[in-house]
Amino acid sequence: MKVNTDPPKRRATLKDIATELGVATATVSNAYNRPDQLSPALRERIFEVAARLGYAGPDPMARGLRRGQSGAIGIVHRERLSYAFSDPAASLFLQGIAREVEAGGQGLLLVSRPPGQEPELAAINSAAVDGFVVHCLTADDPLLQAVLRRQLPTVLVDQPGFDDLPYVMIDDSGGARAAAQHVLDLGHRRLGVLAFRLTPDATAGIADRQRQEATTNVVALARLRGYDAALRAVGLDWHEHVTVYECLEHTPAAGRLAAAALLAAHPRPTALLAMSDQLALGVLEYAAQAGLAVPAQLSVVGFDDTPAAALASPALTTVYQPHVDKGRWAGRLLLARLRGEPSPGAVSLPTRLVVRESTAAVPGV
Amino acid sequence: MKVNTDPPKRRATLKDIATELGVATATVSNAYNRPDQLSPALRERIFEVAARLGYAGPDPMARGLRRGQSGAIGIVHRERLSYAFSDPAASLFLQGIAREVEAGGQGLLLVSRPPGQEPELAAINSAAVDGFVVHCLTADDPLLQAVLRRQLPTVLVDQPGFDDLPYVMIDDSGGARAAAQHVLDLGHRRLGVLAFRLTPDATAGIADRQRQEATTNVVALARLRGYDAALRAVGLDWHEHVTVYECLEHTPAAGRLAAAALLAAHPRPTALLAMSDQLALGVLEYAAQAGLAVPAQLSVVGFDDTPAAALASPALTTVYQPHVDKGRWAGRLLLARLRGEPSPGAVSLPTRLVVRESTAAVPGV
DNA sequence: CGATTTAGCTGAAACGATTCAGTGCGGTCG
DNA sequence: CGACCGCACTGAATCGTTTCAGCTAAATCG
Repeated sequence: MKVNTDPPKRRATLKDIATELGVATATVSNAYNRPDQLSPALRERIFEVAARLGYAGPDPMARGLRRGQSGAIGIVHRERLSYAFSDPAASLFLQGIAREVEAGGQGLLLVSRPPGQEPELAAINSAAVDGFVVHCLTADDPLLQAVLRRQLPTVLVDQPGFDDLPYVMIDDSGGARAAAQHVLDLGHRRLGVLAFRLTPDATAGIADRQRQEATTNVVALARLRGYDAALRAVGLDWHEHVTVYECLEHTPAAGRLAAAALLAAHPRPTALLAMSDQLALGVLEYAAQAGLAVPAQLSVVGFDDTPAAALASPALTTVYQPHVDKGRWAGRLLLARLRGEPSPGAVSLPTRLVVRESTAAVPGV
Repeated sequence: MKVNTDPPKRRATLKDIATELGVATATVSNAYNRPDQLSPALRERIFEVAARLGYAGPDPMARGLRRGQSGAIGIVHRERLSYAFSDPAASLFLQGIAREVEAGGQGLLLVSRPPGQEPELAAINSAAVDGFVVHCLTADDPLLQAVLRRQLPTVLVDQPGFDDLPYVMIDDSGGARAAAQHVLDLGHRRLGVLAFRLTPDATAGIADRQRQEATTNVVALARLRGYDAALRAVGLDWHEHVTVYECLEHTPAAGRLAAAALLAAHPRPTALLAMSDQLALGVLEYAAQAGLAVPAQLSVVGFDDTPAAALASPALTTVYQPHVDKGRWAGRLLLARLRGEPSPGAVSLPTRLVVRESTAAVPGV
């Protein structure tokens, strides 16, 4: 199929077609947008000329400007762009959003976070979208601030209400509590926690009491509280029994580092609770390499229940969270706002402990 | 941080700020785009008023219209939108693109393929992007046609030159040949192939000679040729020794179906060559459930070398292809075009057979 | 000191479409 | 037969920016 080559200079516009046919641009526009407003015959001729001139339909930008909408929804998160495809949990979440969004024919714009000074400004301010789904972890995150400034319909993820925006969350503290309770039930008393960054300006390492209390990351906070609740339930003091290591990245590599640090302590923790499977997998890697048998000598619990958790050896005990559903709800909430339909202002989804092979009774109990 | 609430009606524009300050809109525009064109003092005042009015910077759409660019690149592929996040090979590929694109601060627009009549038209024509990366499998694909009509810089993936567009491919036939040769070397003589759809209008099932010859899917074709080359090399006739099953989907479920059909034949194939790991994993599932020992009774070879291949049991013998690099090159080629920099017109990446545990000598040889 | 440059700002024309209030006009209704 | 209606189409305003060719006044030069 030849696509046309006649006017090598400028791209054809509505007006070109209009003048070519001696009709008004409004009519040509109608041919594309309101077929019922003109005679089928003329419409046919318009398309014919359009094809001949290599006109691919109304320019998205011009149409968007005039109509005030763009047909895409924006996804904003703290991590690098490629993280969307490399992190299993993020992928599942996005898959959920995609499912909802594709039905409406909207596109999904992943906004990037270039390394510059004010990264958020550039990319977020210039994203041509009808609304945002924001995944970030503190209310004062500049990313979130930039999104709010756009004053577009927005859905928050993993972060409770702010500026009365709708949001989707999971039962972080419940899941964490279940995880901790599980290892406590197995007799463990010295615990290590592999935590996310507790504040935006985190550095990797053991987080002391003061640091823990400074936590602004709402997800990390909820999970720490959940773990703590389980300790309290059996009358144990948090700071006496658990050490927290703050991880910067969200990868097995970071998990290995954390494991090394946590397991170097005396007395050594007998159970490690990770805030993500990626971190927990790193623990498994470290244990294997350090000759520590899991679960005989060390119990490990993850969070997320990503596919890799079940495939790991030993299979990882972890906390399931409905990533895909979380994405679907985020998509649904946003689409509902865009369409002006009523929708819940908040959705909270359950978590569930999945016991596999990486946890066992503490030796000698 | 309060974001402003004064004018609940309309969103502030450049002009609002301009009149508020008694300056020209051009000056306000310059404040954002050409800081050197006005005094720092005035610039400061402009930002101040902007903040007060809740102005988040120039409207992306208007700016895009005027400037003729949008700051995003579009990804088009044949599958559903969510496939980008659910298929491991696709994810890796997109991860590669993302890596390249994020550095430039561009966004990534995944264009969806709504279920309607002329799906491509709607979404592709209205995507506000500066260029496209297209992953499709036949030159006459309406998707590709629609993209071409847009006359934007475009990079093709897995599909060789068309309309002299730059493209990125892998050595499909070489990889396939290596896979087939591997099982032939092991003594296998009855082979089954789990192929992608050979033409757009495919139906699942055994593909007879005529159907095979009708193949328009360039990737499938190259791989079939590669398998064939290995057969020829040892003097075997293709149609006599191999059965091809055409799979519609790209999932383990489809692989199970295909395995069931191929293994029902008499004499039964002793080796199955799948065009993707997802399909091969389906074969493994089927074999396990049917009580067929792999590799003792059946050898299986995949394609892609996705992470799951190494984790499967038995670990899957497969053909490695550099998904991430493929994505990076696609991104690089497109960005180069957008910037008017010189770049290769075509990139072809190598494949490599990875022998694991799912292949073994044919019983009795 | 007059001529020339420069900084800082203005006015208005695009950019490519959509939309809304008409305008003729052939046909229908009572 | 006149009033009325709906069809098919037109004109012009508008969406929010960017950009380019000035323009003015102050600064610089010889």
